[in-house]
Amino acid sequence: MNNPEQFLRAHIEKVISLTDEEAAFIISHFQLKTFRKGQFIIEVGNDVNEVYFVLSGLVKLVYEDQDAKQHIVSFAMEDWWETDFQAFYTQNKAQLTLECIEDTLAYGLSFDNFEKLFSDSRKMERFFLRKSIAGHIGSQTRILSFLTSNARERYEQLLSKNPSLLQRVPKSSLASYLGVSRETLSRLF
Amino acid sequence: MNNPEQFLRAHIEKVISLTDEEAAFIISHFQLKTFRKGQFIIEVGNDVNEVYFVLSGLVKLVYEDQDAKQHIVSFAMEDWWETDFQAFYTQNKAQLTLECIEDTLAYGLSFDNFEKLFSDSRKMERFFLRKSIAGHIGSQTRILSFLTSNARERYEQLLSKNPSLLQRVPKSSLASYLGVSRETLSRLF
DNA sequence: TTTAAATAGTGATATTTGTCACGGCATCAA
DNA sequence: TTGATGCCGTGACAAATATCACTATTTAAA
Repeated sequence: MNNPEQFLRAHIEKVISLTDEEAAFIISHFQLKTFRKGQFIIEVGNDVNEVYFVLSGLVKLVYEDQDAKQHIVSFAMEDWWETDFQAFYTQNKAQLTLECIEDTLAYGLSFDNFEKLFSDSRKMERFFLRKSIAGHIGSQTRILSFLTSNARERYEQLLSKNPSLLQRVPKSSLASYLGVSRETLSRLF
Repeated sequence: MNNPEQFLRAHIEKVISLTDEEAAFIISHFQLKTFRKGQFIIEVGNDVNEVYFVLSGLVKLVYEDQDAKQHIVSFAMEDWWETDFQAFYTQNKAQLTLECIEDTLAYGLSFDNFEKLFSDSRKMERFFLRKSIAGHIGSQTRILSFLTSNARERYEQLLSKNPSLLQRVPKSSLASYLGVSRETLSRLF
């Protein structure tokens, strides 16, 4: 990642335009962080003080059930926001794990700064509203894929939306994201 | 519904508090509408000019696939917001159907008034942000239920969250919401 | 009232998917 | 290099779910 500040600004300006001053003010609320492959950014039972904007790398958001079986709620790569939103917004303990699949560079935005940001910046409040709406629509699309499609179709949809995942993520993880066993996924093609 | 204005105001004030003037201003953007059981509020291919706040009754948001098979994206009853959000926010044609399961009374909020509302009211922008976040978290919970649970467990989760659905909705529709055939659902108990 | 449509249950069977077990590679660290 | 670990495929079988066909009952409309 050559220029994190420019990258974040460009990301925000896809939604709303900013003056240089506004951009600098906004970016001052973020903290640049690096994580190594395999590192846990969020762990179950801990506080979730930050939402992350991924600059480079790849992370997975995971739920572990009573049988210690892991289910991938989502992947997040460059240009994506991620955290345990339930825990972050309600300021409860994490029920999800956020783990790096690759070395990852991200901006962290603390809950306090998150609140400050949209108290102080009408534009950022608008920005987060749009992002949140987009997230909601995206989730609904994923729900529809469970309702309408079998494992093979869901796999094809995932790869056509996100071809790079095939190179970057083990197939067992793709299976976990799709809600299918790794053996079944392996036999689909 | 005895007093729609009071009902809507109380709903909003669960998130942010309002003065009488603010409440009146906000409510002036909404239009009261009645629909009959079986009536289509949104139809595929049409414009989606409004988001609806349900005061009484029950509606279902449906996707129809290539085989003319219907899949229920969500139900909305009293105190819920509903529309084809994808179409509404992006101002494209509807890909979903919104149909009344019961006679329904709802406030309609036009796209123009929606935009005006949160240009003019910081509080409503905050309100919609919170609602949108809650919707996103809710969708993620539903995705997790597909990842972690079989048909019987999903059915139990749905009923424990929403017991009244069992009385108000045919089981074939519950099956459609759960992503399971009506025959399988019928055999689960 | 009479009829048509919607809803619900169930048997028989096919299809999809999960589970367990095993082996082959590749990767990575001691 | 060697051994451990993760990743991937696959056979054999079990479990979950879908599909088709039929019936009974309820609901709603003519």
